[in-house]
Amino acid sequence: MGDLEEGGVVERARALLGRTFTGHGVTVVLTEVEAYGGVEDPASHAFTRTPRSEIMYGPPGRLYVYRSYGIHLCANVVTGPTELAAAVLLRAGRVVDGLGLARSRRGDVDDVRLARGPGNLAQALGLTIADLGTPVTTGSGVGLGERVETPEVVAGPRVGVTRAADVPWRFWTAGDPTVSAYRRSPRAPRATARRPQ
DNA sequence: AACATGATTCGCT
DNA sequence: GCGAATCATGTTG
Repeated sequence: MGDLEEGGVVERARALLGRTFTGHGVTVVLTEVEAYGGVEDPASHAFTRTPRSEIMYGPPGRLYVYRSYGIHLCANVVTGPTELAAAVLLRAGRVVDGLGLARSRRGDVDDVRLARGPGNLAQALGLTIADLGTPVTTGSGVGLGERVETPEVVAGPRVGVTRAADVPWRFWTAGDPTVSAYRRSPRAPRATARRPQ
């Protein structure tokens, strides 16, 4: 993948780690995100323009919520610029407020798993498709908060993507137990050979 | 109108 | 760690 405009998305993604995100009474500190480079990134939903991803072509700072595998919801923050349609997928967080509410939404799981994985995070935050398009800046009950930590950031390939499978645009807080496990897409081409000879 | 495919998750070996 | 479930969305006919 190139190293041009998408630098904005990558920086935005890294800067989200350690910030809080609140959804309907539950607040997490973000511990894992992924950058998606829009029309220039084959792994991005915005690579091919469809009704589902239309929101990504709009102004930055709004929420892109989509249904995954027909069941789960995943949440992104649109970063723009509008011609690029880039976004950051929120993959995991550590619940720091509304713990009881998060537990009731997620059922009987260990606390570190309350918001581990994008589907679980969306569920813990009580997100629905109705949150699609919500600006993450306004205090509407859903959105970003302050940066409360400055974590050590680790980068690696994105989870579950088949195209651009080796682009290291997944970012997470080093050593944090709330980060989801890495899983490469079975359909992705084999990783480039590690060992010379 | 039918088919293929996941930016996943949970349960079992 | 691995594999199947499950259905909305996108793609093809």
